[in-house]
Amino acid sequence: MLTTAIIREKRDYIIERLRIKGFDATALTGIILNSDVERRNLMTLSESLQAEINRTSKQIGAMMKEGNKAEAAELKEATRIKKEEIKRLEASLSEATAVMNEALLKLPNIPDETVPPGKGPDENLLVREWGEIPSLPDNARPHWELIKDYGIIDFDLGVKITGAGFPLYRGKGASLQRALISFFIAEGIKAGYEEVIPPVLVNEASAFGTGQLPDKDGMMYGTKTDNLYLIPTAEVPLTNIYRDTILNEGDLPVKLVSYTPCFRREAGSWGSDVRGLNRLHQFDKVEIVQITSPGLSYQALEEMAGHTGRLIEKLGLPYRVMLLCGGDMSFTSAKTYDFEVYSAAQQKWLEVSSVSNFESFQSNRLKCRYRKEGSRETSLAHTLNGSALALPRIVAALLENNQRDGEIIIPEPLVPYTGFTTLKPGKE
RNA sequence: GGAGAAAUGGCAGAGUGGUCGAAUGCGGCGGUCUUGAAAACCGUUGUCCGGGAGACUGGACCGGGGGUUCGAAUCCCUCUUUCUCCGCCA
Repeated sequence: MLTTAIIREKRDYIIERLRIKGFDATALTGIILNSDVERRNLMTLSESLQAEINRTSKQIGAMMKEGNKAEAAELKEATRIKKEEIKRLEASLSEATAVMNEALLKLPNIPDETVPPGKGPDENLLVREWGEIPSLPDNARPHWELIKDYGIIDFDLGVKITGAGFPLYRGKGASLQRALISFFIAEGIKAGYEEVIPPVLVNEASAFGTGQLPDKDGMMYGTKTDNLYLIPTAEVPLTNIYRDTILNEGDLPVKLVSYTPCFRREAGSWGSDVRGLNRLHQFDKVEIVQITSPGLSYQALEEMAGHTGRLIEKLGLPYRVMLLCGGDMSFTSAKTYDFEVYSAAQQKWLEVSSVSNFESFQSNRLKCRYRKEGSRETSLAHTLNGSALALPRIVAALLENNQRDGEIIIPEPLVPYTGFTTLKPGKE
């Protein structure tokens, strides 16, 4: 959510920049500015009435002490009338506030200067490519066949127990999963992130704070009786740690790393995109989050992108980094890098991480502020997050790219965590 | 799940209808003293919103929401959370 202050100051700039997200902000910003003026007028009126009432109340108190009841009664009547007036003013005020907030919630974040224009994925900018696309043997197979042959991930059992999109990992498949999580967490800790295990169910206030509510409740699983939501990403509980919080500048940057399962309802199935591990309702992800001062957030974005890239490199998977164009960015993001690994058998680039700077868009909602060193003033902090990494597509690429004749090679950095160096077909 | 108690500033903890944004202590910050530090002493120390170039000024906030009253931290209703006891339980 943008602040009204910035809309007041830079309306034209906002309208111009939001064009590259394909969004016309003229009407919304107009509504916001109008109701903002209206609000402040109403506030001034009702507060000055309240000030009069407060003064009068003290007078009445003094009169009662002196036993001057007749005069007190007169003042009481005057107060009664003012109170009615205040009630009317406040009704208009809350209406104006509702109009303003509704408009504010519909306004997306402003893309950073470096974000290219564009409508969709085709216009994203390739910023880096790493690794060689492996040439696989003729009998190479996509991961959804490999997992069956190797007996490591069972979709049918997931269907039996829960439903489609909830795979069951077993044997070395389960160990591999756990090894990846441990590896990613350990690397995060090495890079200075604090490990957190948060709740995976969150309340409405948290879902609102990071922007899943009110609009995107369709993406989350909810527990009707308790009004809780299963998290679609660790970003939700992690960033909400700092909801309604004032940090000291010296405590910044806050750097967190966290493994959680993630739950997404998503829409339906889109053909071959959803095969195997490509798109799931429940998946594992290690997430990194940073909270920084505004001056340092883009430096932090690059640092996080660097961290994510190094993880993929250590696993030896070819990948590319895309700078998302305006039209492909999320509502809340100011700048996003997507990381895609190449899954050699299905011959597809798979998104395994999305690293974003939200600037103060989330922190304004969350009321996450910080106090500058030696100052009493508070300002909104900047929030960032990224996956480091989402597991299923990493596993897909790893299985496909590393298949050899009759075995799949585990990348070396992972071996200390798996305890084995290869996967073999059949039940082990 | 049942019964009872409680929720006040960074923390501890007073305050049961008026001058209370709130005593006091601790902590924090600034100063005096000191070669330096400690101790002692003095001062200062919440957040949000509005108005103002600013000095400053108005309003709101004592777990959340609502109510009574001229006036609420204080009374009433409701929700949430915490603690104690009982039950159940990895």
